[in-house]
Amino acid sequence: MSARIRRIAHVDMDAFYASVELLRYPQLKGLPVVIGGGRRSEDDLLARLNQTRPERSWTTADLGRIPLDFFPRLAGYTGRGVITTATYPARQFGVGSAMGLMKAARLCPQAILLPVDFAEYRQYSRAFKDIVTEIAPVMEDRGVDEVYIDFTDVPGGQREGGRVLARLIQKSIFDQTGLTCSVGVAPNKLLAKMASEFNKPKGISIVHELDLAEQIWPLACRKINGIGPKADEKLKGLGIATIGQLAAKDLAWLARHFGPRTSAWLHDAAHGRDERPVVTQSEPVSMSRETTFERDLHALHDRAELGVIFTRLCAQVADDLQRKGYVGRTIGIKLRFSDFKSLTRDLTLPGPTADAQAIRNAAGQCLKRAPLARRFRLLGVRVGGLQRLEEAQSSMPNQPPSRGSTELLATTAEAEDSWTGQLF
DNA sequence: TCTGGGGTCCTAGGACCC
DNA sequence: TCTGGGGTCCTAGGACCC
Repeated sequence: MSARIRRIAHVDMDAFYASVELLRYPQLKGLPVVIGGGRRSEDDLLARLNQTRPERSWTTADLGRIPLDFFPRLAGYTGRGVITTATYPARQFGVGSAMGLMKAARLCPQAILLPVDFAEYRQYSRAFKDIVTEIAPVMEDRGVDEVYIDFTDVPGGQREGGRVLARLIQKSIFDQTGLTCSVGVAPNKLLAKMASEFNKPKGISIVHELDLAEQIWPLACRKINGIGPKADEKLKGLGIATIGQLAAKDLAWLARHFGPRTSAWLHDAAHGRDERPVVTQSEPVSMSRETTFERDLHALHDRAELGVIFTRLCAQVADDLQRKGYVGRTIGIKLRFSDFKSLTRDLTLPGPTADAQAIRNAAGQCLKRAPLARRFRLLGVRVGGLQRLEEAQSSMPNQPPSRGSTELLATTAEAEDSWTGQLF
């Protein structure tokens, strides 16, 4: 019997949001489609149809028959939205995730623009994760469209380096949801994540320890999960473009340019070393709500509008906390200015809360400490230092129950005064 | 014709305590 | 009477990820 080798898989759904949309709008298959921006819903499409084509009554069962010319196009888009997902045909035009929609409209004006529908994506997300855990129970949730799986102890998980199990998972997800994914299998999460990108879409890539020099070292450093634009620029400045070049540097040299921790991590990553376990359970650290305004707002000039937004954000965070059963002690705000620089202020309370009014009071205190002379484009409210409600109750009994958004929104008028009150 | 929203983790300085 | 060292908490900012 051979020793078990650690085999970790990374599953990455292909163009997830867009693929889910194509399930209900199959007529868009093969066309450039981007998801993002505004808040239109499919009901608007149906309403327009019922208005202009009253010869029949259009319902949600007819989504797949909505004529192409009824779909909004990117051309002429104005607003601050960004692309969340683009279909592969749209990517041919150079548009992709996180790109501003107005820029995308220049590159591909004929692309169809669909609004995001998180409720729908979450359902499919749950569905594909359920399928995974039925086959391989040790799964780490990495967001709506990605998971890590530990294949090591799954029957058959070692066959062909994990390819057999990867194929089974891919096929099961496709058969049961109609969605495709790419899978990378490797000795650890770091390499599995890179491998899942090798053959997108519908790819399976197997990486073994001995493949490092051939498959990993030629890649750009930016392909390492954790090296972002800043670190990449710094590495390039030091003459390091590929992972192989990074691996050629010794630890002492790296330590002179990066901190002790970062250099150790960079060194390990370049040599394909990563011992992080697949974590199946985790508790949230913070919850927040934020919003970007349609135009930059000024604390004085637009105070009524800001007061309403501020109150709404506090109410939403409070609702999120209560719905999920958490309370938190650290209340914070975030502002983003016109130049995209941002600022945070926070305040830790004596005890945890999920109460909308308490959050608003604390966030208001934070606001008093922020400079408000410049216009800003975003306002956010955050609650950190989270605890499960039951645990907080058992350690601190006699807490008043949390009030939700209804009570707070009823006091919107005072809320506006209170925003104004911060300023003078 | 700039750049969403929801997160995590790390660093660093100061307060405060022993 | 001139000044150690460690630990923890709080705050602010920033990099990075999905």
